[in-house]
Amino acid sequence: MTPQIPTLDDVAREADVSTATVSRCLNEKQKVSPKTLDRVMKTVEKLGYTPNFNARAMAAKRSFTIGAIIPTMENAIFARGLQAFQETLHELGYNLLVSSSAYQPKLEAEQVRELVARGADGLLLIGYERDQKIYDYLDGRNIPTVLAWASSPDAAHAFVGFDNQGAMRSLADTVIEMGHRRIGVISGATNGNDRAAGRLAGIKESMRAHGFDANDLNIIETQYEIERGGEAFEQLMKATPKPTVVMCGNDVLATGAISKARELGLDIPNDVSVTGFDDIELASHVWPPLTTVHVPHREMGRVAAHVLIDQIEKRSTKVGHELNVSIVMRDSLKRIKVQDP
Amino acid sequence: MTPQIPTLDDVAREADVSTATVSRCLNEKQKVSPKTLDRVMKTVEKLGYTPNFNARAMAAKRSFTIGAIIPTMENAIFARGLQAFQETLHELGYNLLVSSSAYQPKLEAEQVRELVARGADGLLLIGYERDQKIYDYLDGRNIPTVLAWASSPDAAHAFVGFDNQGAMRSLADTVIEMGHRRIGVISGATNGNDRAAGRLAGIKESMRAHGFDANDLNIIETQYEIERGGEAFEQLMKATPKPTVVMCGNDVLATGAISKARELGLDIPNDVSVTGFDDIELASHVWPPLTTVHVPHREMGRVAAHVLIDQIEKRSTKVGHELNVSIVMRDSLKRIKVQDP
DNA sequence: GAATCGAGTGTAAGCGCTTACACTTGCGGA
DNA sequence: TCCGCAAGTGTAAGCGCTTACACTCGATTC
Repeated sequence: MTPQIPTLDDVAREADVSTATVSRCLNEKQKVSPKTLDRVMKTVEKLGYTPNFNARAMAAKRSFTIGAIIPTMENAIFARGLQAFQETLHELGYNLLVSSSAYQPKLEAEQVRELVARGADGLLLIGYERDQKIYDYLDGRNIPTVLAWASSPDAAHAFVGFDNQGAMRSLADTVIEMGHRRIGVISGATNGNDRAAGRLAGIKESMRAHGFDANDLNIIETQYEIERGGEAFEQLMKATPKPTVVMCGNDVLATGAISKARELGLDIPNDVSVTGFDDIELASHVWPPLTTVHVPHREMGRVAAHVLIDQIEKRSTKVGHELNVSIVMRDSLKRIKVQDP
Repeated sequence: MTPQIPTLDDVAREADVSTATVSRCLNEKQKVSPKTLDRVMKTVEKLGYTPNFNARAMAAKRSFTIGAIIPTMENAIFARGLQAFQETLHELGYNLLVSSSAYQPKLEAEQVRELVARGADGLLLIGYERDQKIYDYLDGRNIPTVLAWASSPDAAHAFVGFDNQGAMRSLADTVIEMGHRRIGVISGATNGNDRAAGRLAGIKESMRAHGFDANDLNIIETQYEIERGGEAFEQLMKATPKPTVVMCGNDVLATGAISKARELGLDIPNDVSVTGFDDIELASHVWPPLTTVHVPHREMGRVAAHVLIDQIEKRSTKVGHELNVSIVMRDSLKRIKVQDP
């Protein structure tokens, strides 16, 4: 009943060579004579042999596996970048293990240990804000790590990302220059989320730079879900006077806002403007199309993979890559006549 | 320089017990005296010991890991169900490993082997249509597998899903009963995708049942992306006379269609109706809200986890769970006066 | 012709864990 | 008092692979 799964020993016996030779055929073909190689590979085929990954990782002390921990799989924010990350890793001969932390620092910490225990050769984490213990653990075990989706201010670790605060600041600059003074903000939860915090800080910074009081901002923090964005928007619209623009922490929230606006009978951008962040595929397909910050997700994933593997293979020094983002003007943001706040 | 990572032996030595006892403290606490347990756990803490996963899986011949292969992470279709699957597995003491096959059967086959080689105790696959060799491989190694997002007609494997064809047939029935005769279809690529094929077949079936010729359908197959949906929609609209309704293989395609309609100056549902499939979060937030088929994704994930773990732990017989889906009427589909095709 | 060499192969020692089995206690019952 | 037994612990044999090192042998070199 119990099926006998072929092992490397079985192959060796059947092909009449040593286990070392079989192992070489699988990993370092050039060290084996063509004749032997051929015979061994045929045997592998014949027996339907698949190397046991755990045994391999254990013996070689290398797993050719990279772990990634993202806050959520439930929306598209990370999907695209992660996909590119994966594809690039694959080209470089590595595999990807993904887990999601549901935006919970504690879960993330658990998963870091889990992935390391699984023998990950390196890790991709999102953002830089986390318990120092995690970094210590990683450093203690010498696990190369790259932080993405943000730029690490202290450069203690390699990162590939962009300046969330700066990007949002320039979007806010644009908004203000277009005449808006009463600005509503729907931010992602900033607690433990440096990206969300950075974006929010960018708006405040812009306010101050233009001589306004950042406290005048009407800010709601909520989760990154369409539904939540809608609720927050409705809340903001209860203020008197209404904001003339609602800046959202990402495109998902903005989508919720736009949807709710229609429900409330508000016209975007004539009654109120809306902005997003990320430029996910959806952003250009909602109505009206979303003015947002374009983030080069695929490039970020690709570069992150290279940075990480470089660290692993060449032990190159830790580097930071700051990617350029750009503002994409679409119809959801409109110039208005300046009016006092 | 090379940091010395603590092993179970280190803990044993430090706590002055045997490795067996440490192992028991970690896995079968009840077999150890409270005093010893306490001492060992303190030592574990002190050394910062984390068990090596590969070694454990190897020695125990169990990994408490489940593998899942989904066609894509790039859109929301699978995200929600997978999330629920993961959460449920976690409750049951298992971990999840995810890979994506990019809708390529060959990649999927590779990843099945990969996950099995990694020691997965069980697998979640999407749909039932795949090379028999994969099933043979799985059966040969006795790897419990559950198929989701579809119902397996031959019941050779456990499945948790729903009747794609039946669901789409009833949606088509509704569409026809609402007066539509000229039906355009934007289908996902049916090749190797039983869900897409089933949905398409459902529409055809409905046509025939109503006495129409299924060949009259104007069908475009394309990839599940917003952009592709838009292109297909534009293509369909070139026909004379235009279809009165466009039925889409899923909500993503439908979103693309709706977006493109606006671009073309067409009003939905007055100029043309649109339907989707899946009822992802977005479906109720596009404008107009999408008439679609509601699929209980979370429930599917949850049930799939239980079915799979039951198979693994109790060697229960293979079962099939067919979940109920329902049609959600929203504004994108409108009743019209019957007109000859 | 002997010394040298390198290509190809084999031997065997682990990698860090689990677990069957053997062993040591201390206890209650006969 | 002695035995049996259960609870707690230790011993050691693997799990399936990689790889340092040793070995063989035909081809070069001088």
